[in-house]
Amino acid sequence: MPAKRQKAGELVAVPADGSLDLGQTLDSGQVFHFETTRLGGIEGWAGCLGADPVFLAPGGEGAILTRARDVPAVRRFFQLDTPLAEIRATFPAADAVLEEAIAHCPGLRILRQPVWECLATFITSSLKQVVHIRRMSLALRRRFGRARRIGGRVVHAYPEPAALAAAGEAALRECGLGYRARGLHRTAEALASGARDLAELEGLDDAAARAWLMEFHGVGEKVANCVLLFGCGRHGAFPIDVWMDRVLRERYFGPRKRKRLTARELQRWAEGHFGPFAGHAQQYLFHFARKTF
DNA sequence: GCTCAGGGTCGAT
DNA sequence: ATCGACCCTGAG
Repeated sequence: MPAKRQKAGELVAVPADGSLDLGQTLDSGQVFHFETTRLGGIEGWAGCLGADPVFLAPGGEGAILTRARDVPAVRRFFQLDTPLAEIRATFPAADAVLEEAIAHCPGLRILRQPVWECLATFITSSLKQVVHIRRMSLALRRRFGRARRIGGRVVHAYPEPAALAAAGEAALRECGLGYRARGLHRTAEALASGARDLAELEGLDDAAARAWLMEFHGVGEKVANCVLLFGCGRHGAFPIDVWMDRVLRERYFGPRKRKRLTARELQRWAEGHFGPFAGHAQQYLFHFARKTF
């Protein structure tokens, strides 16, 4: 069945379980393609889900006010069918650090983004601050993405692989990517040519999917885990970046163990300790670390 | 102007 | 396993 579609002009309230904090979620370093804007006097965010322009605003009691052609796609984006209580119930019972982190951002959710956008963006994320990643995304979208209109404002969809492949590495560099341009261009080419297909991910378990992603140039373990978590709905994926490395070592281990633990051991420990929804725990801790360190 | 580091990855020891 | 190079940008 095709998704139910409505007139693009309507503003629809989508109820969300718990108290979703839209702004916090869109600004949590998972997604980099939304800009704050006003629509009909309402403060919110404009961007695209795939090719479709959407407007998003807080609707009270955790609901989302949205204008979108495909409202179910908005529900999928915020993973509203994954109940928050169920996720929290899987967390380790006596973890004061995690509890403290959740208290800092109880409205934070894990998104499920279009896989390609997520993969492309995290390839550009290496050694970059969130503000820089946002800027690269904007430059790429403005130059190579399709222009769409929502509420009198123009937004640019994330460019398709074919568009970036055709653009060439040098043009990507002009968007401020630096050495990341090579990885992004080669990945775009592999997908545009049909040599590789992101749909293959669906048939793989987490470990195999991670290995498959790491065959792209510019994708290591951390980026692969980000794609699994933020783009594939793989809730157990646990990306460890410099922030996570710091917060885990400092809050979960004594000074001696902290120094001896290898990155690999830390990764294993985290996946086991936080369980099947480890990725969600990761996002609370990441946000917590960014705010408090 | 200069240094420094920022959601890492890759290739070489 | 560990180590330096890698592009670019804003903050100090």
